[in-house]
Amino acid sequence: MPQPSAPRRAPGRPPRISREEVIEAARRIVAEEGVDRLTMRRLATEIGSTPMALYHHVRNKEELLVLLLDDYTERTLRRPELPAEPRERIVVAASTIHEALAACPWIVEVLTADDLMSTAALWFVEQIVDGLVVCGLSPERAVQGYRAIWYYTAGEIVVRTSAARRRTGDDRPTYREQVFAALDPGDLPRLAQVADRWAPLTAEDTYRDGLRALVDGLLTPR
Amino acid sequence: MPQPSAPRRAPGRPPRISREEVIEAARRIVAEEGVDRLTMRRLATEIGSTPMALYHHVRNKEELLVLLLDDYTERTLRRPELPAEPRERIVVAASTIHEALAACPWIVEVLTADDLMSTAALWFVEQIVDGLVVCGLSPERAVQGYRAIWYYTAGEIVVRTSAARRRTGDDRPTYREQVFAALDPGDLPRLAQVADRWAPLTAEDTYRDGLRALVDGLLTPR
DNA sequence: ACCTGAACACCGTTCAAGT
DNA sequence: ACCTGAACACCGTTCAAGT
Repeated sequence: MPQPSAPRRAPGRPPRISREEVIEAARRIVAEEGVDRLTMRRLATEIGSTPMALYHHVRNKEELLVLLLDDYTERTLRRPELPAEPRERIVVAASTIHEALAACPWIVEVLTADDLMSTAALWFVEQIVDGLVVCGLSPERAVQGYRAIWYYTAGEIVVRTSAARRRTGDDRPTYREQVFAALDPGDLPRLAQVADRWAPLTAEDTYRDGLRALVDGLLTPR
Repeated sequence: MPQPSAPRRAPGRPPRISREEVIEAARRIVAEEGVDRLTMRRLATEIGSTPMALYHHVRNKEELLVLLLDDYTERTLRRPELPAEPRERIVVAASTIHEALAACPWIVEVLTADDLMSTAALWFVEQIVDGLVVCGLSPERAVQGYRAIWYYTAGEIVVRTSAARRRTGDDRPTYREQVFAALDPGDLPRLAQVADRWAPLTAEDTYRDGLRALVDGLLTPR
């Protein structure tokens, strides 16, 4: 995270809380109670201060969430040994990002961005872009390839975590279940054919399979 | 949309507002003022009623949003002539869904689901699954292939529309710009190499290119 | 420079009562 | 059956003042 300003020790009231302390408290709240409970007011009481004090350390709530994601990736995304073979390197790099994000469902609130990739994640982006270039893509095509991978990855996370959120604490049939139960086999024969297997099929984790397909497709000359 | 109950005309006070009226008013607000302005209170005043009257016609705000998406797809997603060639049929079907959703950015609030596909969109899903089966995939693999396409599509929409939201009314450098400006070319050479072209590159619409790559990859025997 | 208190302008939803 | 009024339990953020 680029620091917004050097810590000029100058006249004025000495700070009682720091940006780090704010982020740490926010992390604690999110870990123990979920993102929904992370409010400026709740955060203020958590650190024994007032809502407005927070605004001296973060611009607003959105920035707080970005900082939180950055903090999270910084402490969980370790640079692993990657395979030398470039195609496999791409798959492992993307999967590592995916795994880290999948493990923190609150990410969805923040994730929806193309310029929100944290500093810690950039090394993985580098590996993906480089892998694509080594396989013969131009730098421009490689960036576009990375973006396709990012769309796929972000989409998987967003769709899966919000599906999970919807499942909890509700035994009414889902909207999809209602729709699938009323499916017209004459109009939609393929869907009718798999209707009863849809739930288990969509519950399977097929991220890597789809990722491999996408990477293969990106590397197939056309 | 499966109706929750038949319209039993029975004793009791005659209804003054209908579910359709509620949805119509909601559509109007979203179209003219954006999703952010769609609140139960605002909606109530729009139809000249009280917030609580709405809860007799929709379960809660989430259901309202789902109904709104269903309504939207119902009136915009027309079944087009699709190419006979299955691979091309898949691409056109997915692109049609993508185009419809891309044109209504408020979708992001609702979209984040795997079981939220509206009835009107199911025909397109059928075409995609069928296309994949015709190309030789098993029904199970075809469903998984469709899901990969849906992840990619949803991800593109979510990432792009929230990037757009962030751009509006703010001339400060974005977080990404700050990060890219401070990039270490020794550590991340590929990213440093394209750093100055990143913005225009990510602004390009490459949905179809990525989609074709994904479909090609899904259909490549492995 | 940093923090506080009070206020502004809102939310979604529940409850009890009315017609 | 459908609608209303009042209330509950909150939000993020601004402003003016204090230390």
